[in-house]
This record gives sequence, structure tokens and C-alpha cells, in this order.
Amino acid sequence: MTDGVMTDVAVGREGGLKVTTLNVNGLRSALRKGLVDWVVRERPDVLLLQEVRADPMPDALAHLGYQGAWFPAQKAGYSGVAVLARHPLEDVRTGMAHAEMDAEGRVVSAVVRGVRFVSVYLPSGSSGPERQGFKDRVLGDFQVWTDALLAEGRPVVIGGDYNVAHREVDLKNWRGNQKNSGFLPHEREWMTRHLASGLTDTHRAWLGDQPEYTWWSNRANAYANNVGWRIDYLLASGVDVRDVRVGRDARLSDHAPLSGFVRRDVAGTPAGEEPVR
Amino acid sequence: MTDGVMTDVAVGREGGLKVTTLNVNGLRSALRKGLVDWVVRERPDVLLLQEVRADPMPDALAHLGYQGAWFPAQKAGYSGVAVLARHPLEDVRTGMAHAEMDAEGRVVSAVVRGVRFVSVYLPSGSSGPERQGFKDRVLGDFQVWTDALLAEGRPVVIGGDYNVAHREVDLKNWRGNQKNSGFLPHEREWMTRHLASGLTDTHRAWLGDQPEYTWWSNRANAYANNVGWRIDYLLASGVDVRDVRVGRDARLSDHAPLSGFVRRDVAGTPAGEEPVR
DNA sequence: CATTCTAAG
DNA sequence: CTTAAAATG
Repeated sequence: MTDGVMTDVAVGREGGLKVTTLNVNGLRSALRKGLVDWVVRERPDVLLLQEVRADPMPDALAHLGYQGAWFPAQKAGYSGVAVLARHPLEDVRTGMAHAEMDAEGRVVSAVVRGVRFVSVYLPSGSSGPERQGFKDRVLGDFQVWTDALLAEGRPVVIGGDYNVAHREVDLKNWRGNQKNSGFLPHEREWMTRHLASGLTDTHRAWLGDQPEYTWWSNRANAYANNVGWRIDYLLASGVDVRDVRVGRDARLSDHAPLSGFVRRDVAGTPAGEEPVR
Repeated sequence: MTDGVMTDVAVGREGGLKVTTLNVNGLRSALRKGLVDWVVRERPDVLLLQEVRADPMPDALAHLGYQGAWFPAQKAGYSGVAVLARHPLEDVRTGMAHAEMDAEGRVVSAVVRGVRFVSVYLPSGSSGPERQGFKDRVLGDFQVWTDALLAEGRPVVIGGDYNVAHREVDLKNWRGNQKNSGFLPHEREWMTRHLASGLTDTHRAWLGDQPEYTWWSNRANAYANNVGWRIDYLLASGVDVRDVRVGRDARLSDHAPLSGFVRRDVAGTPAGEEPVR
């Protein structure tokens, strides 16, 4: 273990929480590729994982002090999400009361120091019309679910793989992908509405409009040529997320980790205490 | 390519043929593990392969001058045998007119310079009673087939994975395996009858009764501890096989290659010409 | 324990 | 192109 600047105590004193979202494309694969070393180095307080394709908390992460809320798919080795934190997890919610989504282990959330952290893995539509239809239905249902969540009034951070690139700057070849799943006009419009419902795209809020991607296909030399897509997001409501950055060189999966510091809510209340309501 | 002592021409002049039998446990896997380099080094005239789990002749072997007779299973990625030779293959015979065996690609043969070379992969019974029953039936049927083959009067070399260890010296822990498939009393008795039908166990004929194995389980440290079985054979009828040896250190699969020189028939006719009848 | 195939992305 | 699981040995 390293003894970096960002220790438990320091973060605690600041009342801030470092959060990372990462589609691991198989937790066991990511462990082989050095996830534990990465966690030791980066020390996120909250780790939102997607596509874990496994259910048990790895011992190595438990030994680093993480607790976890795991929500696997019914089918072994497929999908699955988790919220891990080095603080107590409260009010864990598995699923979104949606039979199809929940059978595939796509949403899990927990409250950490007053903030609800959501890990979401929205379906890919790239394998065919059937899955695209499922994705299209699910986008609407997820919006209904986040509307209700935001109406609860508690600060929310959603991290996950949305399988949607929002704007032209969010992928290398936007022209050639206008008819491909993940950059279809109705998907992009859905994302616009999603953000307008009260969720800040913290990546764009912090880093502006520079091109930066979170996923590269394994085919060809997409990563080497930086032919990527920004389909992973850290969205926030009622809380400020600063120092957002993409860990492009982590190489823990075909996705990059996306991290930020949850510092204080928009009204000035430090995250880590119950917000004044 | 190397330019070793055992060139085409030299072997041709002697009228002899170097033959190797090898269960590759996936030809593609064996290629990754250096099969081509091994072939360049060893230069067998005839190569009898089992469990190829692929059908096409790899370019690298074709470029070394091999022709092949391939007999894949109906099910992709399963079983499959081949005869390769750096001489013309004549009278190729795929299968043994046995619906179940032939659906699984378990016997193929061809005549090379007057000798019929057979590549055979007899079933394993270790996965359960159903497959053991199949194996037991097939042993009898294979004997009927080899009886007919030998009755044709042409010299025969059979190389293959029999999935049977014959005698106590043929496996490390014979006591503990008397109830395990591959060393069951009736399998051993079948092998005794098979050899008595006119087939010389050339390994034992050349090397005597020293323990030497051709297969080691992948589990535990079977190879390191030399906990192996001799289940691959080079059997001969009407021809003499000399310099038989097991390539224990080849590590091309969980089996070792078994090689020998087919020098002259028992009556003194050089192999490589039609026998005098 | 290793291989190949499949489904999925 | 990669993952994990399934079947098979």
C-alpha cells in the first residue's frame, strides 16, 4: 500500500469523497490487469463498477477496507454492477424495480456519507435490433427511475456505462456513427433530456469540450489510434464534483476509469454530512 | 529450416520413413507451443495427429512440404485426426465405416510408399459411464477393423492415442488406477488381444520394459512429478520400426510425440517399395 | 487444469 | 478482439 496525499483521514477531514466509475469488462480480468494496484494508488472512497461478470467481493479489495453492494445478473458471467466504498454503505438498493433490467444486474446504489451513489450499466444495442429495442425501452424507464430518485432530495452521484455518446465531441468518428447504436439521434436526445432532468455531466462541467473518450473497441487499433467514445459518465445532482479526469492509461479493461471529487453540495453543505433540507 | 542429417533424400535412399504420432490437444494450441519448429527439427516423413480440433492444414506445415489427409469430427472444435506426409498419400481412407466413430473423426489412414499409416484416437471413458460404454463397444469394433486391415497383407503402422495403458509399467500409479478408465482390466485385456492379433508394440519392442509415459494430466504437477500414463502407441505389422523414442520434453500438448523409423519389413523388403507378395 | 466454442459486447 | 462459461478430456 502506498501512503499518498489522499489518505482516508485527509479526505474525511475535507468532507469530500473521491469516486471512480469503471466498466471492468470482467472483474477477474481487471484484477489480472492490475486493478488492485490501481486502487492502492488511486484510493477512491467510492468505486462504482459495471460489467463485473462475477459476484463475490475479491479478498484483495476487502483487505483494502472496501465494503460492497453487489448486484449480479441472473445469468452467470454476464453484466452485473457493484458499489464499493471504504465507508459504511447505507440503504443499499439493488435494481430499479424493473424485471428485465434487474434480471441483468444493471443498477445498484447505496448511500455513503449522505450521498446516494448509483452504479448503472445501460444495455448495449450493438448486437442487434432486439437488444436495441430493449435499450430504447430501458432508457425511458431509467429516466422515470432517476426522476423519482432525484425527487427524494438527497444528493446523488450516478456513475456508469450509458452506452450512449452524447455529442459530436464525444466520439472520434461521429459522422460515420450516426446510424450506429450508441450515437443514434434518439439516444443522444434521450441523454440531453436526462441531463436536463437535473443531472450535471461533471466531466464536461469540469473539463470543458475537449475530446476525451472512456471506451475504445478491442478491434483494430482503436486504442492506439484513440478511436474512442465517451459513453461512461459521472452525473451529479445536489453535489459538486471537481477534479474530474479520465484514466486513459490505466488499461484495466476496454473502458477507462472516470474519477472525481465529491466536495460539497451546490448549496455549500459538505458532502459527508446529511444535507440541510 | 535446418539442414540436419536426416534429410528427405537420405531417408529416401535408405528406403526408410520416420514416423511420429502425437495427440496435439488442439492443433492451434500445439502451433502456439512451437509445433512448426519441432517439425523443422525432427522432420518426420509421416506425422499422425490426433485431437486436432480443427480441419484445415496449417500453411506453415504445407510450406514444409507436407500433404495431409484430414478427418475432422462433425462437431467443431472436437476430436479429429490427420495423416501428414512429405511423400504422396495414396488410397486415403477416412473413418472405419462406423457411424459413431466416424462422426467423431477418430480414424484416418493413407498409404505412404507402400505402408499404410493409420492415425487413431480411441475415445476416453473418463467423463462418465456413457462414454465408457461407447469406448468399450468401440474397442471391439476397432479390432474387427484392424483384423480386416491386416488381412489385406500390406505393411501397417498404427499410431494413436488408445486411451488405454496396457501393463502396470505403463503408468505411475497402477494400483490406484485399477478402477479408473484407461486401466480397467477389460481394457488391458483388450490391448493384449489387439497386440496378439498381429501388431507389435514397437515402443516396448525397441525400448524394453522401462517406465516411460506419453501423457500427463494437466492437473496438479503430474508432468513435473512424472505421474504419467503410456496411452499412445506406435504399432506395426509387416514392417520393422526402430529407434523408437518418446519426446518427453517437447511440451507441445499434454501428450508427448512418439517417433520411430520404419526401416524394412520383417521379410527384409525395404519400406518404400511395394512389398513382395 | 487446458482446450475450443459460444454468446455477448 | 476480448471476456466468461460450457463441454470435453
